[in-house]
Amino acid sequence: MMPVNDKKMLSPALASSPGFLLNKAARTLRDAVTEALKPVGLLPPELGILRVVHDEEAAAQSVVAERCFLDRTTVTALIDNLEQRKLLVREASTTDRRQKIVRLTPLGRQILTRGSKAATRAQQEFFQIVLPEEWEVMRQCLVRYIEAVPAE
Amino acid sequence: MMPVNDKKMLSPALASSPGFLLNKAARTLRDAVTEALKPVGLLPPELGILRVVHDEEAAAQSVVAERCFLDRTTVTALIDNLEQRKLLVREASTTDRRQKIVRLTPLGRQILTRGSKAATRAQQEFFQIVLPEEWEVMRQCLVRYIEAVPAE
DNA sequence: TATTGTTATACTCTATAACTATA
DNA sequence: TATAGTTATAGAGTATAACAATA
Repeated sequence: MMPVNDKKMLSPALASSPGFLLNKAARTLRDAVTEALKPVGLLPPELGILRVVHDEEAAAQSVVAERCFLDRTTVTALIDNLEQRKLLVREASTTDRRQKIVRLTPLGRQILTRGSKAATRAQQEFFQIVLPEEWEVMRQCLVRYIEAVPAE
Repeated sequence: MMPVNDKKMLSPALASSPGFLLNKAARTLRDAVTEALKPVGLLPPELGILRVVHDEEAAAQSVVAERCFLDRTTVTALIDNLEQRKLLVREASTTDRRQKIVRLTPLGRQILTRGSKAATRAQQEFFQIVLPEEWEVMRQCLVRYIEAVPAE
C-alpha cells in the first residue's frame, strides 16, 4: 500500500538542532560499537576505561575518572566489573592510603587490543560517510567543547 | 595539597575516538538543555516531539516516530505525557482507523516557543566554542550519517 | 500478512547522596 | 576540612516482544 518515499528524512526542525543531531549520531555510533564489542565481552564505557588505564600505565581511580570525564562512582562500578573479569587489578597506593591504583593485567591488555580493533571496525560505516578532513574539524570541536565545559 | 594542574584533559586514546567524543559532547550539551528546559517543564525528547508535530502540522504517530528517528513505542510514551499535559491531542484518522493523528494545542504551541528559546539559550555555550562554519561542517556530517544508517 | 498503536518489561549510561577511611 | 573510594538508589533515554485492531 501507498507508494512510500523510502528515504528516511529528519524533520527540518531537528536537522538544525545541535542537541538532537549530536545525540542521535552518538547513539547510532554507540549501537554499532556495542554490537561489535559483544563477542569481546565489553561494553563501550568499559573499553574506555581500559584505554585510559593503558594510556596512564597505572593510575588512581580518581585520575581515571578525570581522564574519562566520568563521575568517580561510575568508574568504581565499571572497574568492579573489569576487576572481576581479571582485566585489571586494584593495588594499594604506597603514597596515599585512600587511593587505589589500577593496572591492566596481560589478559586486560589482550582484550583491550581485541576491543579496539572491533570498535575501529564498527566505526568504518561512520568514516565511509564522514571524510577525514571533516572528521578532523569535528574532532577538534568536540574536544574543545568537552574540555571547556567544567565537569559539574 | 598538590599543586594540581587544573586543566581537565582527555586521555589521548579518547581524544581520537569518534564514539567517545560524540557521546560525551552529546551528553554535555543535553545536560545544559535539560537544565534550561526545567522551568518550561519539558525534557529534551519531549521538545523534539513538539518540534516535529509542529513541522508536520498534524501527523500520525508513526510519521512522528520516523521523523524523529525514534521507535514508535518510545513515541507513544512521550506523547502520552504531552497529551496529559494538554500540549497536544490525539485525533482519530479519517482514512486509516489504525492511526492516531497528533496535533498541537494552543498551549502546546506556546510551550514549544518557550522551550525552543530556552534550548537555544542553553546551546549558546556550545556556539561560543564552535564557530558557525565549523558547526555547518558538523551539522552536514551528522545529518548525512543519521539519515544513512538504517533504523533497525 | 503487514502495519498502527499500546503495554509490559528491561537495559545502558550516568549521576546524587550518604558513608568510611584516610589526608 | 577535603579527598578517595564505596554503596544504595534513581532517573533519563531508548528499545524489544507480544498483543489487539485494522489494513
